[in-house]
Amino acid sequence: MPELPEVETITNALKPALLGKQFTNIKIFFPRLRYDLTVHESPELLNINITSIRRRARYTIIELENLHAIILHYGMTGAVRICDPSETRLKHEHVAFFLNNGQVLRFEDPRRFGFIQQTKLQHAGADPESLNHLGPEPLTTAFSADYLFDKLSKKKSPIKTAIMDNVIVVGVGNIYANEALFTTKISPFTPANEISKKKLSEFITVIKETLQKAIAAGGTTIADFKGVDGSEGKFNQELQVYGKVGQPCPICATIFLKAKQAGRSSFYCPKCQLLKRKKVTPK
DNA sequence: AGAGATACCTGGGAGC
DNA sequence: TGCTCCCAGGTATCTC
Repeated sequence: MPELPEVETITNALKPALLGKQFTNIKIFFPRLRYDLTVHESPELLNINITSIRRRARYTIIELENLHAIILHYGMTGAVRICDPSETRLKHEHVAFFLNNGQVLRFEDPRRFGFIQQTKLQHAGADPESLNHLGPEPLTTAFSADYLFDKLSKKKSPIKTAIMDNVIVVGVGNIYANEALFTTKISPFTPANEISKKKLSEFITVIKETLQKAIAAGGTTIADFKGVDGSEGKFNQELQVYGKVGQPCPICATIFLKAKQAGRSSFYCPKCQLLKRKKVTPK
C-alpha cells in the first residue's frame, strides 16, 4: 500500500527509465479504475519528450514537453514496472505505456483504487490543478510546528484523523500515523486542538524522521508494495506498533490495543499513549 | 461548517 | 476442501 515513501521510491526509479523518452502508444486493457481512463484518447501524449518525473503527495506526475501531464495514483495496491513488451501481462495490469526505446511501462492495480489522469499544466513544474487543494509536503519547512498548531487550533477531531487529512499535510497514511503517535506517546484519540505546540513540534520531527527513514529503506512492505524492479521495501522490519495488536509494548510490556477511527485501524499502547485531556468536561 | 460515514474494489485469511 | 464473511485503506462524496 503505497504511502509517501513508497511513491517517492517508485517515482525515483521511474526517472532514469522515462526521462527524455517518448510514449509511442498507450494501451488500455481495463478502462475502469477508480475513475474512467481517458489517456488513450489523447494524441498529445504521444511522441512528445518526457521532461520531468516528480512526486506530489502520493501522486507521480509525468510531465511532457508540451505541458501535458499524466498523473498516476497507486491507491492501495497500485504498482508500475518497466519491462520488455514480450513479457506476459499480469492479471491486473490495466494500462501499458509503450516507449520509443522499445520498453513498456505497465500499471498494475488488483483492487483498482488507483487512477491515471491526463491534465494540462500551467507551466513547466507546476502542480496540476486537480491537486491544488492539497496541504504542504511533510518533508518541507512549510510543515512546521507553527503551521500545524495553527491548522489544528480549531480541530476537535482526534489527532490520528487530523494528521491523515491531506488538506492539513499530505502523505501521512495510516501506517506512519500510527508509528509517529506511538513514538511520541500521543494517544490517537487526543483532540487535535488540545496538543501543545511543543508536543506538536516533537510529533512533526518524528513524522519527518520516520518518513525519511522509510524512504532510505525503499518504502514499507505490509502486503502489496513492490518497487519498479519488483523489489520489496524493508521498512516493515522496523514497525513498532502497526499491526501488532495483542503483542506487548516494547517499552512497558502492556498489550497493544486496536480501535477504529474514521474507518481506519489504530494501534496503540494504552499505557504509553494514555489519553491526556487538557480540559475535562463535566457530565 | 465540521465531522463522521460510506462507496469504491479484490485478495487473503479466519471460521465453519 | 470449499464456502462465506470480514478486513485492509486513500480519496471523493454524502449525510448529519
